[in-house]
Amino acid sequence: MGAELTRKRVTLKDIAAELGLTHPTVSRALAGHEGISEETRKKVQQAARRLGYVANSGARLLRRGHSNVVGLLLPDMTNEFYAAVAQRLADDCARRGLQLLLSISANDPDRELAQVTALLEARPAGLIATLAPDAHPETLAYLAPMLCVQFMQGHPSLAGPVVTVEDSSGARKAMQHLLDLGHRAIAFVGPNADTPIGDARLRGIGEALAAAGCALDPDLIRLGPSTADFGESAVGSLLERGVAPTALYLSSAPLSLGGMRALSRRAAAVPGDISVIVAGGSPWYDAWPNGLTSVTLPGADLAAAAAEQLFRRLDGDEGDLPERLTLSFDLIRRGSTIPPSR
Amino acid sequence: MGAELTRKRVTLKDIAAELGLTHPTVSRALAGHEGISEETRKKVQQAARRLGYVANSGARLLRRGHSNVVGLLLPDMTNEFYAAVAQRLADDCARRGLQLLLSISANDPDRELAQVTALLEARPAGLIATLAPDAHPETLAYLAPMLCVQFMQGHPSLAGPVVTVEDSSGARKAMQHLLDLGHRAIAFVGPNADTPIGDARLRGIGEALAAAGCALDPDLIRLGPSTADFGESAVGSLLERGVAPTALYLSSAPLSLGGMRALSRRAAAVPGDISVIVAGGSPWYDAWPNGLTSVTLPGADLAAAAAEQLFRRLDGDEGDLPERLTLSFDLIRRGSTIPPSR
DNA sequence: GTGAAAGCGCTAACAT
DNA sequence: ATGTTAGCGCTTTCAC
Repeated sequence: MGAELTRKRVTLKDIAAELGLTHPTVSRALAGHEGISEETRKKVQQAARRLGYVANSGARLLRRGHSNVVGLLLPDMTNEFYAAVAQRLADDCARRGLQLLLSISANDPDRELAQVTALLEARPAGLIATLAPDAHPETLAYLAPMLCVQFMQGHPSLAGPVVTVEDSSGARKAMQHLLDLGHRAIAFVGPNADTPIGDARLRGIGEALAAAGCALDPDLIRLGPSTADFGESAVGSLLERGVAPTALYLSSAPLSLGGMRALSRRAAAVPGDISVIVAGGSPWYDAWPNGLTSVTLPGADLAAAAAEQLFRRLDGDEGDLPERLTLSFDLIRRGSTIPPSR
Repeated sequence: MGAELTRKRVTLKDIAAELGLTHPTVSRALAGHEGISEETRKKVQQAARRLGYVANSGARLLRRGHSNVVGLLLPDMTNEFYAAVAQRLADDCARRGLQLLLSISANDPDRELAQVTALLEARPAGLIATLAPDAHPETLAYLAPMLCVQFMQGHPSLAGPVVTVEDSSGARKAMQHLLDLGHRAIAFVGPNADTPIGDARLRGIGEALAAAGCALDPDLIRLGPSTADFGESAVGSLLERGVAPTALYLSSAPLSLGGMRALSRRAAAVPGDISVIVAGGSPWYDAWPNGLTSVTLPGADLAAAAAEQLFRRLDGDEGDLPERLTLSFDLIRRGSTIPPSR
């Protein structure tokens, strides 16, 4: 390629004219079909390269009825979990020659609907979507006839594969760990209980406490929006109590960030003054002084599972594949959790 | 929409048949053209909604010659800087009704080339790309006729807009800050000097030192690949010297992560034993005990600038727009840098 | 204000 | 092994 690269894009017909062939022959040669002489294939490939031919995916879509695009709908890219998911999906799709069309919903049902219709205009081969809990029914209706892997959020009224996480498992494992260390005054900061996630987490800690024969102390629980600001104020209020808790479980990534900020501002020593378990999988947890014990989602694994769900179905090879796949949180023990000193 | 939503996709002709019109009329009505009666427009919009019409972007592309897609090529999504960039671009594109087609190059020139051709198949309206320093000439040739905003890496042999960062400015500001605090034994861990970035950083610290009348101590410098592992071993070796440095500048995000890991493993107190400046914009820097002073790239600002470069050119409104836009690093002072105790 | 006709680039069915 | 033909769904030009 090079000199011949002109303003107007090169088409199959251009290559055909160059070689004295017809464009269907060129198409078949490039697609690697049977029944094309080795010589012709070689010449076509060379000419395509020389002329700088790049296929027109629009024309191909029009003919085939669907594109080689995978629509990806995620709530938030700045969340490192979703960033890891996107990375893994990009890798897996690239390996299969699929392209990722990226949409951010910001968990806003209106924007979500707009993005979903925009994704559908590309006639994607499939979709991987983390829908808002309060998605519009219209959004679900648009998605219904599509091959769509629901990610994290499994919408009951939308059929099809779901890759999700057992929401209570993280909370249960975290509480279990703190109880095993001997803690009894354990504070919990979590998302509002009126969300599916918040509800599950609260259930998880309840289960762990019950198994240890302990009761849940409502005074050590702070529920609110899953934001850093709420995490900061919640932990602030917990530290100002007469008797401070000996351990703390911060159950979402933003809450963890805010909570650690509060501890830092008040110069509370971790784990000297208080043991802490955070949520999320930031690599910084490992570089933290002493390290931060965390409950984390296996983002890349979840993404790989979602990709497999999609690809197997694209291949029509879903025989032994379960419709619903539920992974669980991992507890990674580092230095921020030790037995209580009081 | 709803009941009528069938397997086969609804086309303009279906809507036209439904209303006793022809499909060009329906097209014009939906596109909001002049010369369509208000009544027809209303009826068409209602029918489109009722039938669950979703435009076919392939057909539109074929007709128009280009899609409403913006190709985005980034080296790595797990890097929070690029995640922030993607988020901002997704926001800005959504606002203009553009879709983001995402590709990850992993800084591998071969993969980069494959991804670029894949992006071009979509006939994007434009591209925003962070190319590898050692990109294949072929990649640049493919990009040459396109509207492509080069991001971070400005390739000299590729014309067109560039949004980049003054690479030496971060290093200069960091050194300046440490020198101002009174440090003289300042260690520097940076990317290899044979990369454009590594070279610029080294120049930056040289400038700051020269301005303060100090010399560069080669024994306090560690250059290597920009990875966490190298950062960790580099800082390890610095701490094992006879006299440890009083301050440390870790000049990339992965190097910072590895470096902090080394300090944590050796229980080195920050800033008690050593003052540290890290690179990157992780929100965790603010939650760190005492806080981490950092040199950071304004990711969202850079992304917004790139988006503006692209959009203005799409609008043919580039009159007063400079070809090359260079932002600089910000130094954010937190608690990890104090005057030396020795 | 609306209809008729053409054509974008590709692939698949059929013909040779 | 290759050529011929048709048509995917859309927008645009021209005609009325």
